[in-house]
Amino acid sequence: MSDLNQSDNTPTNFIRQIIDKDLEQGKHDGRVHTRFPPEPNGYLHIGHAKSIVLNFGIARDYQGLCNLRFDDTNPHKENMEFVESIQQDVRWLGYDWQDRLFYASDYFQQLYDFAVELINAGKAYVCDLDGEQMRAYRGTLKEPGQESPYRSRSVEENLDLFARMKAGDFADGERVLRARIDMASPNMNMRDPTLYRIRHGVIHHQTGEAWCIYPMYDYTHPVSDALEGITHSLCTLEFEDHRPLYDWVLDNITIPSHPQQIEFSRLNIEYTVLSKRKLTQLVDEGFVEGWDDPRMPTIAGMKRRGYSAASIREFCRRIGITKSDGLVEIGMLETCIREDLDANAPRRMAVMHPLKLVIENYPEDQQEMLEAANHPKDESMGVRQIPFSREIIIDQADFREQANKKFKRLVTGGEVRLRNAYVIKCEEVVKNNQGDIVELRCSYDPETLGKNPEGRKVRGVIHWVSAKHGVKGEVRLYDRLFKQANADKVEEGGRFTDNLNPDSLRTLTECYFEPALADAEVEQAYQFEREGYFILDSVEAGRQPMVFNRVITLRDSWAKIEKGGAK
RNA sequence: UGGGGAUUCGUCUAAUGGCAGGACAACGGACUCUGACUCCGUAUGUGGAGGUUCGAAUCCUCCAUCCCCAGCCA
Repeated sequence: MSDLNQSDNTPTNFIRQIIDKDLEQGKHDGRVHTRFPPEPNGYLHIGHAKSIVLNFGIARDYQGLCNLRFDDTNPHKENMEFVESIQQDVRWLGYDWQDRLFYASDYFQQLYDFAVELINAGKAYVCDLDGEQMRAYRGTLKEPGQESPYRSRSVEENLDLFARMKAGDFADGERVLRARIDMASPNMNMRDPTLYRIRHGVIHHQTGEAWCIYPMYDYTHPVSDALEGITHSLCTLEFEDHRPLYDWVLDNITIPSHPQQIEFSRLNIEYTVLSKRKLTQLVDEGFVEGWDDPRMPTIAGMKRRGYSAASIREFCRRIGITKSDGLVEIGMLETCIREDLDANAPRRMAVMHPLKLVIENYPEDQQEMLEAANHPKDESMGVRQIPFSREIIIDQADFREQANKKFKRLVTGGEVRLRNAYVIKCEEVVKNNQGDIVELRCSYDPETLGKNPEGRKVRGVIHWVSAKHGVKGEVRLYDRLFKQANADKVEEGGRFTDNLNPDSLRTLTECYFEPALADAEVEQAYQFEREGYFILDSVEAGRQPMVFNRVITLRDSWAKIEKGGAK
């Protein structure tokens, strides 16, 4: 795997340019301090990876710091499984927050005290409107809202009411604390937004039952950033409208720091969804096997699928950071993992659609060990021994009774090279009563080991496994999770799950692996030559038969030729 | 005229008044004991209309299209 610094030769972007300018002007005492602030209500996905690479990458490149902070203000949806998986995934991606692991809940007392300060300044009030009334008073996008009848309560009453909210005197939904800003603002976020709500009976994963009032994101986030001395608070575009509120909060409390919020566009990738809400649905409604299902765009899923951290980082580097919405081609991601695995995956042979092949002129009781390079371009990866014998298994796709000369594999009466072994010739095709090909009878040329035959050219090379020595096992072939490139686009009245690809997983149970694969290591991807990159499924590891996940196919120009018709 | 944002090859992204460049994808070829890898080559773009300027993707005006906002979610 490539080193973190090596793979992150990051091109500039508008955020780095802003930071450059800030540094030039001496803002923030010349410090750069970012944070990655996930809510622990789901697993991290590759969209988060974009943010992680951005935030931690900037911290590293500017000799700054990046905090990991859980935005845990909604205990209803959050839990420790998510807290733990997020830390694992960030670490696996290659980033280290050192001793700076924080929780917004660490600041609950300070948040409360600042709220009291706002109340004292007449900038916040307790409101008794229920949810429905609040909505009615809020107005619409085009019409201003109306002021709450509770908006002009005295400071004393607000102080008392807020204290009683905290003390548990009121039921859920009975009262909220709101900022007093402007009910006529064209920005809905400024129409007296809720600062605190009451939540009884939930056990917060960090604070337990200590609190029954919980602060809202728009209030918590700027305060948390400021308390941590964050200089640049990077978030996605949908929060652009919230920036005036972010700034309002910091401008109206006594806090000696004012981070700058900068927004960038979130990641969209073809044939998948990247919203935690939708991913949660896929898991909860059983469309996938879990958050780490290898078809999921989660970090855990991609890791189990066989994506390397370096390839994900490289992808994030290549897509860049801007403010324009886009839909990144899945090919971009696939190229990143192929490049990594091509350089780093040892080669092996495996057959997935077995076809028996008997070499008639190879003695029945004979077998030999053939040496094969583990990597065609990297001698340091060494060699391995592969047993060869009279009966071998090849792939059904590598034989045709007859074909035009574009087909470079085995045909009746034709020759082909067995990868790392001899040249063979197909003498006879054996079929069953249904006319299915069940066996090939061939001859081999003993003079062709390690050298080309004389006087003729053998164009094709196919892979194989010795029937007697091969290890039988399972391979799981993954395809795109959704049929539509834009998986979020749904027909009127439809659901995004209507776009699910029914063939996103195909399981092949009659596969033959060369013996060296019996020692396959967990988290080590291999290239099954001429097929693709595969990795032991981490969940099934240690069980028999062995189960390999296909990370990604090899680029397949033959498929293109065939699809385009014979030319 | 609710408010906010966006628009450059098919896709992602540079250029910050001075030669529209890169990556991915595509196409053609070379090489090959992986139809892989690698190498060489080709084509493709500033949403539209005006204006300012010696010179505009960039500045101005108007237009079009797309995205976000009416949670006691983040």
